[in-house]
Amino acid sequence: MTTMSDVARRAGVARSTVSYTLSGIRPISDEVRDRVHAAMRDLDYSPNALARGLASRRSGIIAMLYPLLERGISLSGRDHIWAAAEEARSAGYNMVLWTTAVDDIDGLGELVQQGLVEGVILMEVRHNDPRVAFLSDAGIPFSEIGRSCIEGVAPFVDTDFDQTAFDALAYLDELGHETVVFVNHPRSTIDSGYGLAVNFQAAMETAAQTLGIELLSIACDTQFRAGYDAFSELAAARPGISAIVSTNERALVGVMEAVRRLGLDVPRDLSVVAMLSSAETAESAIPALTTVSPAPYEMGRTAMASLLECLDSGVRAGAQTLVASQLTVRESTGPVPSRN
Amino acid sequence: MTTMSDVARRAGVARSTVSYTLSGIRPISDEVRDRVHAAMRDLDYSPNALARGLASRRSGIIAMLYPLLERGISLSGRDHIWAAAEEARSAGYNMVLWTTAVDDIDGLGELVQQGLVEGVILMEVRHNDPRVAFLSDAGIPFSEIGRSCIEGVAPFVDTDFDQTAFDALAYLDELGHETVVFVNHPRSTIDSGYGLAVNFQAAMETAAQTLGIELLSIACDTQFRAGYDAFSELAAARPGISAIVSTNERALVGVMEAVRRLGLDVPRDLSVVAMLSSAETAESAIPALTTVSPAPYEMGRTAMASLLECLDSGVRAGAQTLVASQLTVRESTGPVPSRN
DNA sequence: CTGTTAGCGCATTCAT
DNA sequence: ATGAATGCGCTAACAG
Repeated sequence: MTTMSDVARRAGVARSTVSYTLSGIRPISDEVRDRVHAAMRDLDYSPNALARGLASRRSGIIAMLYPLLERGISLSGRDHIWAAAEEARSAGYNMVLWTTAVDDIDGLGELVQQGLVEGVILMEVRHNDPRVAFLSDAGIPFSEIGRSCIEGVAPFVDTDFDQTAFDALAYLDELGHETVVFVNHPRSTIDSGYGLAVNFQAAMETAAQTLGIELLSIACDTQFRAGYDAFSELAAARPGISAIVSTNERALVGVMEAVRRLGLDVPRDLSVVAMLSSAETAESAIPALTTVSPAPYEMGRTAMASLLECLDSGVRAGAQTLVASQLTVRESTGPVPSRN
Repeated sequence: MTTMSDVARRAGVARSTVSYTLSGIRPISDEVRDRVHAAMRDLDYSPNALARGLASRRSGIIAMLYPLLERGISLSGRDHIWAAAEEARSAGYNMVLWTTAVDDIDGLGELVQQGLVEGVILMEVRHNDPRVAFLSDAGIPFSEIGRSCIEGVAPFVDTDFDQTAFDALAYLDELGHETVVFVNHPRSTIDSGYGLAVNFQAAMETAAQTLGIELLSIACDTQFRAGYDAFSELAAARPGISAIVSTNERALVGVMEAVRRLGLDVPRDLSVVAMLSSAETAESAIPALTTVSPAPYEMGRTAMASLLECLDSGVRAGAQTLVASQLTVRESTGPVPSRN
């Protein structure tokens, strides 16, 4: 391992000069800078992160806390991660992923007390999220993707659920649909305070009321069969349903299978709007799904940017950003069928 | 931030005594130990990881390199991560997830030169994986989940593809099936050297030959529609196909839809064996899928254990473990239909 | 513009 | 069984 002293010796300068060449926080003559760079290259020098962190009290590491829930890391989760990691890197930080559970506060405590991470990004934020209270108390800079009930202690970025729900329902309203079925995540997920399940439910209800649409909400396990069963049941109880909105992708596949088994056709008899971010998934379905899609990449980027700003400024609270979803009309929606 | 000196002062002992009570590598009297522990508790002390790492030259951090590929992090990926992280933690290490791309060797270099990580676990190992050569040259301890063509430089753990393929085909053979369609990942994935795609293809061919089964392999994009189209085409060209094996879950859903559209029934007319690890997925399909399932948890645990052993012993090479898959018969397989 | 020096918080080698 | 002293590799005053 080659150290800064080695570089200094070879370049014929003081250690601090090498340090300052690296950080650039004080002027260095071109000649010296070149000599130092040459020495670093010759010796294949690369600074020791631990030593740098210890001396500067800044580790350069941001942790993204991504609890591995039962649904695994979804496609949109991948985009969040990527975007945040890229944003971090372009600012000279490294991002690591920590998979401690939401309620493993001891684990979080250990992690954070060790002084390894400068800041934290929270994924899968729940309405009543113990991590938010803990980090806030501990004074660790953090930002949230999603939103907890404790506001003002940190920046967050979340999907604009109101806009999303309104756009989806307004579109169906234009097509003449008067009753819409909303397929949500299961009761247990809603109760645990999962943002998408809770906030989108509320947003759908508000939007339906505004538009004068009748909303039938069903909570459904994230499984093919659960969707299949739920829709079969509902269709028997309420024949003539003409539109579905769903955030529950796996259940939706089952719903659509049930629709087929009933001899119905999408979009002729039934319109489907899915809330999901992967265009690939939407387009590989038959028929291709009309979607309202959140913008995970934008969200990840923004969450990291807000956090880095907190680190720079020393201010804890920060930007509260809502990111709009986009409606993309594909083949799964059409005008309400005429009643004969 | 409270330091070791604070603890020492409060306990009325030397700094080194606190250090030794923490590490336990030299005898401490009960009385002093208690005093030190009390002081630590009172001051809510927790050791600084950067300082400890700098002084001991051991960061206690293992990095799992998990490039985010287009298929995202799958359900089995989640198990690998969980298992490895747990194993690490129980040995006093922390595991972080790094999402640098497979061919981002510069990024890996930076990461590793910084002295932040003591060891590395490679996921998504490709047959010709640049990371293997790099880490091997750099002398960084690592282990692989999957297998590259460079052997003997590090421990690895991989699915026993030969056993897996043989079990699947032998079961179909018993049921009387003489021709089996194998739905693999797309050509591009195979060409990139993705282990599952490459090795399982070879294993299937060998097993088919051994058993005297005719194998029809098709490479298929990981999309519903790709599977749908591929099977529709194949069924037209080769009517009377009675069995399918697939590693490509998303394509398989399309395949089964195509089967239905052709008026065929699973398992009456067609048997389906899926290679996937999630029992949940298998059971939520209609009909529930017969599977050969690899053991991702076991693999993740073993990979981490092997790595930690390398760290302890200082030896680079290590255990080469093949983990068996398990055949679980559900509702998607049955005897070959009689030809009239 | 550059050099000198004092820590950052801890592990570890000598002493005793 | 305990204490004192040195240094891990680097940053950031402080001097010039």
